[in-house]
Amino acid sequence: MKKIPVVAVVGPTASGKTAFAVHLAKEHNGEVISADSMQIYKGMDIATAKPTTEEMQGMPHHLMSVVKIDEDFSVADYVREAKKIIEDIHSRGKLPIICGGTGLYINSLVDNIKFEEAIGNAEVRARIAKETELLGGEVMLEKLRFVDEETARTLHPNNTLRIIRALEVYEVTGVKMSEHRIRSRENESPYELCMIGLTYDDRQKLYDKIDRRVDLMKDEGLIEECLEIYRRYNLKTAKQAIGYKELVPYFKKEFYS
RNA sequence: GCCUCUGUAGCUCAGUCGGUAGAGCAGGGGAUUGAAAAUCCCCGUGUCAUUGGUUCGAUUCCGAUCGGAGGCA
Repeated sequence: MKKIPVVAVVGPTASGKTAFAVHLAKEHNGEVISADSMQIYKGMDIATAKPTTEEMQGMPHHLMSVVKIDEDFSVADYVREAKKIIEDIHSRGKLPIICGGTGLYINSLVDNIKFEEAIGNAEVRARIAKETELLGGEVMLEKLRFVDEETARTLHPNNTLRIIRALEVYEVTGVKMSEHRIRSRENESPYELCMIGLTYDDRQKLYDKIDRRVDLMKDEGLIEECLEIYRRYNLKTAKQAIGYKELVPYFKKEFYS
């Protein structure tokens, strides 16, 4: 099978990924696919530093602002959607350019990790989570050791999120997490990948740039955007974004004093 | 001008009834397959504002000086 050529642009915040991806798109007849767990959401524009229309310079951008802010979104969803888009771009004779800062999304996509359907169950998870609260991570990890020794070995008792997930997977599917991991890598990647990593030789310069970016965000209405989200939604995923979560204590003080 | 409070890690602050100090956040390193900007593990020597005094010993008590905040005129 002929592999699909794909470019991935990665790098730290404010390293110039967006501008570089747009440049590549123009030069090589490409379209950009965002790989960012927060830019995927609608309405979080300032804090996530979404590119403006000007910055996009007419180049198409996919998987940006496509999920409602109160919806859940996961790697599995990302990979499924991104695969479709890559195929579409390629079929139109153009070059797919993945650009973003969410490493897990990019790795899972380009390594062609297979995410099976119905591997989770919200009710089961909630029940196990409650049990964990009662019994503690130590006990739950011990339980996991019984059914999936290999996964248990890699987890610390305090990492209850992962312990719960591993127990949930086993209960719902009857198959160990470690087994799922092996299965997920069975298929070879259909992509011919060129990964470009941007770096900054002087970290301090990068930090200064980020500071300046945040000041700009404030002028553009960062606080107002965050306040809106803080007030209106009870969010699982979106509320974890940098910027939003840091401002929560500030809002609380404002409201209760 | 007088009075009060305050000056401790990059930031916000704890603490030492006198034996040279520790949390959170930030930062660094690492783990991580369905919440990943998340979750988790490891990493803390800093003239304890400056300067005199008391003391075996002061960041801790006392005085002065210099910053900062507030109050009264």
